[in-house]
Amino acid sequence: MSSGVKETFSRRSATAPAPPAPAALAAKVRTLAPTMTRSMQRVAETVAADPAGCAALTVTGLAERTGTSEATVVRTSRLLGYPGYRDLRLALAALAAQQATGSAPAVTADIAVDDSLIDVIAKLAQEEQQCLADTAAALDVTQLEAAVAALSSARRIDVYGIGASNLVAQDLVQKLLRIGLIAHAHSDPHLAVTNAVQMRARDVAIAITHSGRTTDVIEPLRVAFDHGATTIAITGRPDGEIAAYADHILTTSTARESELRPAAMSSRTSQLLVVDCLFIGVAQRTYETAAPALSASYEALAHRHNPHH
Amino acid sequence: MSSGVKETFSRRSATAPAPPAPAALAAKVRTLAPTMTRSMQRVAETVAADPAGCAALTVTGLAERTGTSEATVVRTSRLLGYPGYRDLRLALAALAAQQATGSAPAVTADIAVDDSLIDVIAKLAQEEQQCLADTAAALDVTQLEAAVAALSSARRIDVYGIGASNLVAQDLVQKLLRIGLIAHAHSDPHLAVTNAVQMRARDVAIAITHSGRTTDVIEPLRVAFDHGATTIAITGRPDGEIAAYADHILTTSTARESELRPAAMSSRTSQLLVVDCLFIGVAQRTYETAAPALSASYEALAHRHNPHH
DNA sequence: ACCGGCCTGAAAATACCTTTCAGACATGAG
DNA sequence: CTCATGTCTGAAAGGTATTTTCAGGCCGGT
Repeated sequence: MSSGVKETFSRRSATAPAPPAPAALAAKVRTLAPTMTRSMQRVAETVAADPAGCAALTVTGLAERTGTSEATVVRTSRLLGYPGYRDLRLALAALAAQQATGSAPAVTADIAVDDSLIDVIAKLAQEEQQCLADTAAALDVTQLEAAVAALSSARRIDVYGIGASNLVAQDLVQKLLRIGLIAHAHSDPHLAVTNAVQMRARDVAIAITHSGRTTDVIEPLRVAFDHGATTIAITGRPDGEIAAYADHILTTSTARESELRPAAMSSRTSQLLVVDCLFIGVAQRTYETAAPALSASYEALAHRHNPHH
Repeated sequence: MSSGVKETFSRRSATAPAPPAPAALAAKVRTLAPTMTRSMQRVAETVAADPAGCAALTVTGLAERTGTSEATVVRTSRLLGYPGYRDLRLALAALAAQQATGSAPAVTADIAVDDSLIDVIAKLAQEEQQCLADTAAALDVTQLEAAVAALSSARRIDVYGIGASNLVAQDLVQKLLRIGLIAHAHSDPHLAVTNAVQMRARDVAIAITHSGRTTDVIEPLRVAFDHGATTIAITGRPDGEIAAYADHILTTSTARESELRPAAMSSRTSQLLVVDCLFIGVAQRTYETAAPALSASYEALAHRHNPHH
């Protein structure tokens, strides 16, 4: 029978430096929801829906309220990145205070079919702002730092992205090219793999996929990984199978999705913020060469504009 | 002996009118300081001086830090109006969160070369959020409505964009294709013009340019305009020369630019919001056909994912 | 100096949180 | 359909953190 593993709960594994999220809790719940079991989801949702109320409850109280057991509450707390329920409760109190103050990420209504365009504009802007805030709060600085370091000294950079993520890949590549790095964006999976075979140490491969399960993107990353390149994954599912082949994982926030705005579509904002952070970080590190390159490309573009007016 | 009173501290007397103070803790400490004994004052002051730090401590920890005992810490908590230390600690966490939020909006400065990555993340997110808010506020609903109407009944849609704006163009096209419209993104100026010649009434041409002066984008729009197509410009300069050939103008916000983050880069966020609004608007108008198309494309993509858990 | 009251912290008692463990449930293979 | 396998779950045992008790010590008054 079972034996062995049990529930280890690695209290503070050196690999998980994840800082307990202060305010972006609702986002974290959404990101991790797929990983969770039914009863854990109940707990997570209850907590996200009413932080203030839950902060007043003890483990037993919350277990009763959610119709689960204390053990499940603790398990959920762990999954959300806290050492235990005690700390989740503290974070909950903090979140409640922020919400009350007005810096509140209070819930927004979905975009509906019969919304007026004015409402659509407001809701879209609101959602994207929220998405940015969540991403910024959840971004792991350690991972980002490592990724920036790898990029800064890279001999060559390949970026894999399909569909919407391909645009983000192109965006990153455009930026990196501007500061004199050698970067390529791949959308053709076959060519991507073909190129990945050439990768070796000091080269960097970046895969961008919201789901973390896009085979066409995972495959080239795996090949690059196997050939000794440094690999980076930008994904909304840090627990996805892509994690197995990524040296550094940058987690994007999973925005609320609605019928008119599927997740794949709204992940873009989050991915772009991560990409921008990467770029700025690299530009800082390589400022000596990046700054002249930036102004040079600016100069070059000026000639493509009509000087009239 | 002693007998009688002891430390009663009515655990939860129904008469207790003292609501646990949320934020005005420092004031309460000052008010009650004269009432307190020496060691209690030490505790109270420590707590008022560093709420965040104290929130992380257990009773024992705080007792040690103040050089007193657990009992004293609990007594102080009671005097401040809480049932016990546990609740004081929650309030402390809440207070810390409020303080952190209050001092947060001080990050309006430009991104500098020597900023830490943490600052970079915060500033970037902040800037983009601002950009979204600005764009939403400035967007002309009338123009947007007209643009949506034109797109909804378009026979064919061409989108022109160069450089960073080309990615936005591709993003729009991807979305429109998903709901069954016929759309193309052009980055090659010559091909764009060649195609523009084919445009006529009921066709829609969209040009995306931040500066409003990108000749390579203006030219195809002009040609489409001359051939009777409905033309839309998404630009940060509604007074630019592109305005002459645009039936409808959607204005994007011009974000603050800095050396590390040129305007061309930050305009993207704004453009994408406008594009999203266009898309949602069209999807609403053509909901009958758009909804099935959206789910169909979702289904189709599901097969490209690895089902492995 | 002696007495009485109050402050204080060590230690006991309790409440709360965490872990363990075995049964319940689902899932896929034979 | 049945069984094997693995996962999910809550009850109860096991630990910590918090609260309460209680006795010693400090201080001012006489």
